[in-house]
Amino acid sequence: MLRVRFAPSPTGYLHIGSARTFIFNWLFARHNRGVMILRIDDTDVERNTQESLDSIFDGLKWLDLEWGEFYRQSERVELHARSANEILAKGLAYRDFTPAHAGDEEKSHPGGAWLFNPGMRELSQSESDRRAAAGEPFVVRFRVPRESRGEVAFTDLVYGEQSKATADIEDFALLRSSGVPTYHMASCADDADLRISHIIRGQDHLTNTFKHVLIFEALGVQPPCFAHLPLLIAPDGSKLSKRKHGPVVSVTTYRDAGFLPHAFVNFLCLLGWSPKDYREQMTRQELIDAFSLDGVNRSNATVNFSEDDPFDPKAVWLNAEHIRTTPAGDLSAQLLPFACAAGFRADAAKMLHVTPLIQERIKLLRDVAAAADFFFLEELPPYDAAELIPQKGDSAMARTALEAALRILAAADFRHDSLDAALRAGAQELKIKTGQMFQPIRVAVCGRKAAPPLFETLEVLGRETCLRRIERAIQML
RNA sequence: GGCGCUAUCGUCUAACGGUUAGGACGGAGCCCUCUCAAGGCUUAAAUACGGGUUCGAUUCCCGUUAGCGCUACCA
Repeated sequence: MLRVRFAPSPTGYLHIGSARTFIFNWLFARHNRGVMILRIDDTDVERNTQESLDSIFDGLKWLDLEWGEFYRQSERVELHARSANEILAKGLAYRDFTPAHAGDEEKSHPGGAWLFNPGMRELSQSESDRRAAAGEPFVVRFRVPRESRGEVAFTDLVYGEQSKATADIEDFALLRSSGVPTYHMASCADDADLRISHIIRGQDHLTNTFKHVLIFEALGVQPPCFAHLPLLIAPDGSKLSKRKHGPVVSVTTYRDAGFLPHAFVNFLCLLGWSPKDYREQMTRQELIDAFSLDGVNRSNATVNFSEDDPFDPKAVWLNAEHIRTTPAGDLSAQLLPFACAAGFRADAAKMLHVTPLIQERIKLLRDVAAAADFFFLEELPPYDAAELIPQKGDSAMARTALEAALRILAAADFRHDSLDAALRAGAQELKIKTGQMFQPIRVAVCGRKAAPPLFETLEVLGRETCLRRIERAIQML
């Protein structure tokens, strides 16, 4: 059975790069009918926060991504410690009594890698046991087998054959002097215990993998398959960080701006992966069907945001595409909270009427605030009366057009086709172009020139509101 | 510094030795049109550099450069 995991450490909000890692794991599991496991890597007690954990759950819930099994590393420390001691007992690791940070200067010394603290590797068993029994603090370090083998190798499902000389791998820690396992130890012990078949994670772990292979072997288990993902980076080439790049790296920012979860997932998938055909907008099922590790590429992908445009234009475009293809009823329900947040007196029935008129005019759900204000507001926001004057016309023309409109709308059947016919006839009567007739009316009822098509707008607004707004507009001229 | 990974339009990407180097976003222009959108059409825009291998390199190899990652008793 294929088993994959997503193992975030709860030390920050859910990052978009992490979300993408989850998605790729999830897609791989769904495609292959495997199990998706969520494991919280919370061994670093000091840096963990509840907010961060909440943010991870919130984000995944919003993205509508589910998992089959759930674990917390902090509840499994016994397993980790037992595994570390097993490796120690086999002689594949040793106690290092060097005080913390004592070797930092030597470690950063140029000329080569730091490999181990002098004297500690060769400590005799009895000496090591004696000092440990005496209560002297120590870390447990893996004894990288530099004498017995030249290199460590594995096949990465994305990056291909990988190998590294053991002479370039330092004796890394398994257990801290506090007895708490390190990330490497905890992660591998859990991956082995949970029988993870494929580890799909960020490329920042590619070089750690050599250490992990060593740990799996020391544990006597077959290492899982590995697939590393290219990283998501900022336009300046640096890695995405909240400190430097702000809210654009947080999943909740996209939710709050009105991205559709499916659209956002779709966007993230296209960063570092391609279905290798011309498809870009894809449904979730299409993504599942198309997903394969072969389609993952090897170079980092830039999330193209900027100061004046906080969202990648392609993400926005994809969102607009998904908005357009969402059934009006569904979209309306998603739009409603944004309309209410904008202070509109919106209800489900009204929203449903408005939705088709703005559906192909908004890119983000929050755009409903700017695109549909005049449908919900009792009073139109102030606008310039000059806007009422039509192309190649003057205020007199605006006035006659609006007065005619008042007359026509007072009597008209308030439905698209009737309004269309009546207003066109009105323009013909006044001997002005339809555009010259429609623009003053549009501005009068919407408060601006850029708006949805006129007749359906009038229909949704209703006779009373239209007449009242046109009367006011005439007074402004 | 050491080690590892990467390098195609501004951005996301396709082309698994032979293409006029394709698509998408964004940009520009045109069309459609009651405005705004949407849609349609057109257009500018890329193989980092230098060597090989080959009849032929975006593609394979080497070097250079650049970027990123790891180099913690963080994950």
